[in-house]
This record gives sequence, C-alpha cells and structure tokens, in this order.
Amino acid sequence: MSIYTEKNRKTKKLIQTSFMQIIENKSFEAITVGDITKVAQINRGTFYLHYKDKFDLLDQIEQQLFEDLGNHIDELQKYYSSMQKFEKNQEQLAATLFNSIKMHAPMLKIFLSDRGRAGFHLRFRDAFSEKVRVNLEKNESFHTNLKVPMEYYLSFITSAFLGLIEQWIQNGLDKTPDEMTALYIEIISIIQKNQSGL
Amino acid sequence: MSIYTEKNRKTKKLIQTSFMQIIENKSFEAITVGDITKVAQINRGTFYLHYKDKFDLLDQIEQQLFEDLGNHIDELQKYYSSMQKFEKNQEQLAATLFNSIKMHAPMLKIFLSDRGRAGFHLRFRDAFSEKVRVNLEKNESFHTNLKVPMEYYLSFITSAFLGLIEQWIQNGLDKTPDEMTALYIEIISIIQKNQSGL
DNA sequence: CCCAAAAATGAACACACTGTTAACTTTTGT
DNA sequence: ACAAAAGTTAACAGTGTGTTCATTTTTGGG
Repeated sequence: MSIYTEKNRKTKKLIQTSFMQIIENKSFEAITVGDITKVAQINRGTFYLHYKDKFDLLDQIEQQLFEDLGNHIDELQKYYSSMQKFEKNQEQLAATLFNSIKMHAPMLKIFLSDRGRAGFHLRFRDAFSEKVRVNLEKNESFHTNLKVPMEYYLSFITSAFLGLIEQWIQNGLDKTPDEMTALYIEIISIIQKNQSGL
Repeated sequence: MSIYTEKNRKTKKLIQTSFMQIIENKSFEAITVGDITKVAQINRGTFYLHYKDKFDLLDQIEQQLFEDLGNHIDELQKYYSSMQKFEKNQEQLAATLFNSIKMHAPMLKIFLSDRGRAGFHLRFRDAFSEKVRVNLEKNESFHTNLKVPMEYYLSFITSAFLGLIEQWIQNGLDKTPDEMTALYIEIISIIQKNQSGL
C-alpha cells in the first residue's frame, strides 16, 4: 500500500488520460499502443507492465465508468426511496440519471460513437437495465401483474430512455437535466394520449 | 455488362459469404484478410482487387443490408398506405418490420453484438428512424402538434422498438413476428395505463 | 479456333505493430 | 547505503498490411 502503489496508480492514470486524449480524434481500432505511449511520454514496454493490451485498457476504463455511474445513481436513490409514491419516484430516478449522464458525457459520447468499441451500447444498457429492474421490483403489484416477459419490457423501456440520452449527448447537451426530464415526461404523455406514431 | 461483371460479382459474393462464415465465431477486429481468403480459397491479392480493406468489405455488406431492409419495408407499406386509419397503419408497420427483421436476423445478431463494428446500432437506428419519420409525417396533425423536438421523439420511439428487436434476436427469435406485434402492443398499453415503471 | 481482355495467381517487398525479453537506470522507503 | 519496485532501452521473432509484377487462367468476340 506504500508509495509504489501510488506511483503505479499514477502511471495507469497517465496512460488512461493519454488514451482518452487520442480517442477524441482517432477511432479505437486505429489506435496503437505506440500512439498512447508517445503521448504519455513513457516507454512502450511500460504500457505492458500495466495492461495486457489496448483492449484491457478500454475494459478497465469502461468498467470504472459503469461503477461510477452506478454508485452515483445508488447514492441519490437513497434520498428518495421507499416512503414515496411509486410514480414520483420514477420521475426522480429519471432526473437523477440525466444528471449523472451529464457528468460522464464526454466519455459516453465517444464510447457510444463509431470511434468506440463494438457492443458498448449493449453493456451500457445491461448496466442500466439492472438499476431499472431493481427499482421496478419495489413495486410488487406491477411485477406480479406484468403480462409480458420482464426481459422484453426492460429492453423496451431502457432502450427508449437510452435513445433519449444518446440524442441529448449527440446534440452536445443542448438542454439541462431538468429540461430533459420534462421532455421525457412529455413524450410519455404523448404515448398515453395514443398519438405515439408507432 | 458481360460475363466479366458476372464473374466479378460471384467472387465478391464468395468473399462476403466466407467473411460471414468467419464472423460467426470470431470478432471483426480479430479477423484478417488472410483468414477470409483462406476460407474463400482465393489469393490474398484477389481480395484487394475487390475491396480496399476489410472495413470496406463490411461497409458494403452493411449498406446492402440496410437497402434490403428498406426495400422490403417500402414494398409492404404500399399495400396498406394512405386510405387506412393512422393507428391501424402503425400496427401494420410494426408487423411488417418484425417480419423483415426475422429474414435478416442472423446477420443482425452478429452486427449488433460485440463481434460487429462500433456504431452499428447508430447506423441501424438512423436508417430505421428515416422510415418512421416518413410514416409520421403522413399524419399532419401529429406533426404540427408535437411539443417536443422531432429528433428526440424519433430517437425515443425507434430506440424502444429496436430494443425489443435486439431482445428478440438475442433470445434466438423465440416468438413469431405476430407474437412480437402483440407483445409490442401490450407494452404500449401498459405505458398508457401509467404503470410504466419509468 | 485464336486472340485480346479481364480476372486471378504466386511470390516477393517494405513497412508497421505486436508482445516479450534482458540488462540497465531511476525512484523510493527503511 | 541498500533493497525493492518501477521504468527504460533496445532488440527479437512473429504476424498482418497493402502493393507490385510477372505469370496463368478464364472468357467472349471475330
């Protein structure tokens, strides 16, 4: 746990930030280990002391992102939770989500684009689905009365929400998280009035 | 237009099917041109007579897929079209879509997975969005009364639909297109009863 | 049937990136 | 000062890239 661990951590961080700097303008598949170590100004061999390869590097960055997002959501969920009405709770979850997405928007923008890695949107959706599922299961009557398979329902609902998020990020965060929440509620109400268009 | 064109077309097709055979078990990023030509039993140089590189190959396969899907939808849309009620039309569009998705499921399954190429789901959604947009614009009152930006609405709605499709494909097409349509309608009705869970 | 055009082959090429190794230097704590 | 950890340097064999060029095969028109 001494300073060695600290130095180690710092180098890893340096590699990560250098990598993120490069992926701003170059697709992941085109990035080489040499590109990264040149920007980080370290020896190429040093990279391999910390990561197996560039995929391992991205895996670790991705994992940390999901952890951060998850923790942020969990923490804020504590403030509301059980004593409140179900519907109101959902709305607050949405607002919470838009906020934490905004914090990680630069990274998400890249990872969701064609510069990222294949399948990211699936891993993102799965991580997100899990949070929604836990939340849904708090409402027992909903869970037991659901006529469609849970997996399909979750996939539909989370994909819709992520679609909104993707559009938001693609638009360069042109709205505040509160505006996004309002927009989200408005869309739901359009569907409820049966004017969905689908 | 002679037999040379035909021969050319056949070789391209051979390269494509060989590639699709390989990508069943190996991720796109790991596939080499040598892998492809070995399976196709042609010279590696021949590959470069037809494609710039493996990315060009995938681009062309992808483009053709979107073209096929689009044509299929357009054609079936003709049978219903304008004289019918708007809502009924939407339901038929959904049924049509589930059918054409099923036809291309093997390829879509791979391209949407982490064996495919980054950003595929975006290109897929955009192609799909376009069809939905055209369809929505037939209903003028909807279009003019829409309170949220069209892009956000489209993103929400098409992502939701594609989420359902992704789950379906992931489940190995465990339902018929008709069952999927029923399932889709049921989910919409859940949301309309305000039990959405989001 | 023969010939010119197109397509495919085979082998070689320089180049770039990979992941690993081994000897060495620097940084750091005790 | 010395031992341990981290990083450096340079070299390596291996693999894939995209291109070249001389050669062979396939094909249709005259």
